[in-house]
Amino acid sequence: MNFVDVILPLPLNASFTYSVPEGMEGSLQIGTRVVVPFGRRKFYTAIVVKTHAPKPTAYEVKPIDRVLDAPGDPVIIHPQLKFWEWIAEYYLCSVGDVMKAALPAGLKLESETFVEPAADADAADREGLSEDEALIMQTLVHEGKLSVGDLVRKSGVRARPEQLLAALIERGLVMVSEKLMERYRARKQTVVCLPPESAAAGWRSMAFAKVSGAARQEQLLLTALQLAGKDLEVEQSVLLERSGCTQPILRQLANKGLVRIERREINRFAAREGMEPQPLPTLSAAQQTALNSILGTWIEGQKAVTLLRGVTSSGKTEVYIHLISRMLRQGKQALMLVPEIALTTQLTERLQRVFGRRVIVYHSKFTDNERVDIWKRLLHSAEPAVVIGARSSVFLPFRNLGLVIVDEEHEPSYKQFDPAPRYNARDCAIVLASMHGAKTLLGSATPAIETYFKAQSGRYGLVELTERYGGVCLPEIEVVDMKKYWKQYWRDSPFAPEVHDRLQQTVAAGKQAIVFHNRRGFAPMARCKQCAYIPKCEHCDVSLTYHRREDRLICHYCGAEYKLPTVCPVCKEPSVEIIGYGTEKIEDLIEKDLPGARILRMDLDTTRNKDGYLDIINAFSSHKADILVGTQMVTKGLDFDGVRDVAVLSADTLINLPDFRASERAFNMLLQVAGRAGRRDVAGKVIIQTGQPDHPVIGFVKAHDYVGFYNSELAERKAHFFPPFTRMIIVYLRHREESAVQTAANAFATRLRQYLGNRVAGPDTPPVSRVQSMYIRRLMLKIESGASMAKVREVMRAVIESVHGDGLLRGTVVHFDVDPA
DNA sequence: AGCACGCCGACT
DNA sequence: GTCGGCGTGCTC
Repeated sequence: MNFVDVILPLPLNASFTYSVPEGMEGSLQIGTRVVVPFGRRKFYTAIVVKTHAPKPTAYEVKPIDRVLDAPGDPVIIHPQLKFWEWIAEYYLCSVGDVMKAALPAGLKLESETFVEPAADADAADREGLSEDEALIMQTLVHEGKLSVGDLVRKSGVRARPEQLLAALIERGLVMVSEKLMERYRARKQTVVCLPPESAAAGWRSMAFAKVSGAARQEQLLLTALQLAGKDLEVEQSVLLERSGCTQPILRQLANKGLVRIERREINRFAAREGMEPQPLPTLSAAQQTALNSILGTWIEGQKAVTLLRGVTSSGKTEVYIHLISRMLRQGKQALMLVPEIALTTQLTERLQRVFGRRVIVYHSKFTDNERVDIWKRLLHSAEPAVVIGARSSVFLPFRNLGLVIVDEEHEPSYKQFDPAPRYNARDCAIVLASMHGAKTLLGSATPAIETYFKAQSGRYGLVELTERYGGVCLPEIEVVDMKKYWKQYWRDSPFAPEVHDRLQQTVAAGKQAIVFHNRRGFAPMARCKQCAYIPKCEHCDVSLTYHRREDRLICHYCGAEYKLPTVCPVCKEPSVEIIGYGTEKIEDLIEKDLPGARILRMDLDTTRNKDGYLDIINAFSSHKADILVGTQMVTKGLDFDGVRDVAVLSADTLINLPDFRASERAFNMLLQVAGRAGRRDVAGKVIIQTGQPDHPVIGFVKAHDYVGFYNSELAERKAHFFPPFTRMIIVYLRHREESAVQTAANAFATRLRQYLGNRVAGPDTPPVSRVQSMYIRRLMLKIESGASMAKVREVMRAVIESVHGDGLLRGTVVHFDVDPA
């Protein structure tokens, strides 16, 4: 082996070949991380994907700079690479994009450019520098060596630094060098070790003799002997704290040879204490039957994937736990995907109670270092374990995966929208499982239409749990037709009298209620009373939302903030008012309407900090508030025992979204939020406010009728040629100029139609037509199921090339969204 | 994604 | 006439 092909964490559709310096061969294999020079001066962490002998002839090869992984210990293991390649192919992105998402940042070193003044640069050479150049030289002479980033910050130059630096390098005034930044830091711990013979009485008398007269040392030794367990060691911090002694005293003990002080690397993960495992939960008859049926579909039914449709509160979790337990007993690993881990602490805790240290939690709120530790733990051991994690946990290095569970499989948050790879973790998990020869269980109360379709047509096994566990009864759902109130009330109140009265009763009865409103902020827009001017974002095509706490208008697309104008910029009248309702304002209004009621709000704005969710959930479940106001966050699998009622303030905002999945999403969300109402002892009530009480979705929600909804929606999908009867790909084109993006989109569509005919729709302008100063157009491809996606991808590549060749794509950013959620 | 090369406007 | 803006293309 003289050469290797590597992939780089960049959006490049190719691998690159490097030569292997002598002596390095032995440490390289597929999956090994290496550092390679790429481009003029950058270094990147790359992953070996192929080793070979023939020397490429078309270009010069550079040598590998160094190897990061020990021989025989690659950071990527089978079948991860195959999995990455599948994702890149299916979701039309590069393997480098996948690498970027898959590998924790702590495992990717990147070089950073450092600048310093040249040693022989004397003052005379500095004549005739531009203002910026002089500024840079001054900063460098003052500060010495700096990274380019620090240099720009400290010198305050405005222009792009590359040209400035290039000029200074040219004149021999500065030197640049590249430094690799190792971002992962192993956690170190200091432990105090006793010698093996310390257990013997003889050693002890000898030891105490050595410290006689030194009361503190004696105290410390005594504590150490008490605290050190079988392994004869104790954490330094614990020992010092318990003994009340300080480190110098400990040093003296060490100097006398009585103890050894060691600093060692520990895995953050192993450092966490496990709990005593509790027995498995007992299953009800229905749950036991479901469990047996699931196993039946896998073993006798030969299905690789099974859907468990279990109505809210039917106890899917207990079934999951039993399946995981079986898997662990077989010595295998299990992966449980959950939509948003921060929201599922209840679930995580239940798993930890049963499986103790075998539970590994993985999600994006962990620090880089923690993520690397988890990665390494899985990499180095095939011990039975269950990983519970958000979508990125499909990328972990499983050695021995036997089972994948995707909870709430219909959740749109399994789909990553930006940046690439735009993957659906549920679908990737199924592929991952099949690569491991593992089984997949999809769980949901309201399965995605595509999933239920596959189950109905026999591709997936299907098991249903239709009985609510422990006699919890279904809540009554009342639909309030808002049309009758709009004329008189809408201006003053977002609540129908029915909702107001019910909330009042609930609070008076000492029960809790959830108020669901799918709009955060204070008011969705501002408007001039005189001329109807509506403030919009400068960079995006959306009206701005007023947030009261910040007293600012905020763009929910790019985050830009603006002052609320006191006078209308168009008609100069002081008549700008804020209109509509967001969760902030709802919270306010309820406070005024129901004096004395304690209210909590849960939305993106109140859960931004690390423990935000948890604080609110804990406060509400311990009844520190009577009413929880929130966005869709409140609909997700939270079980609050005291909640009696749920109010949905506007079903219309859900139903009317311009999207073929609007009905499905509205149905799921409404049924889910309804599921929060009424626990064990109380019959709950759900009140849905809508201007379209006759909309089919509302009818099916009211009847708690998933299958009815499914059948009706499936007919719609069939009639309009939507998934699951077709596979959708949306092509997004973005450009700074509207006319350019329109031209590019037209050309793209015309040429795609030459190959794909009427499978191509558009271009059209998405509802938000401009984001961060880029104009957007999109094309929609609907490819009949069964057609070759490989062909479609090929056509796509050819068309991009052809449009590009005609110069129509210059400045246009193109990306694909396969299976949009 | 960087970073360099190469072509058109505001300065000496 | 030069400096410097960013559009275009390449990186093993």
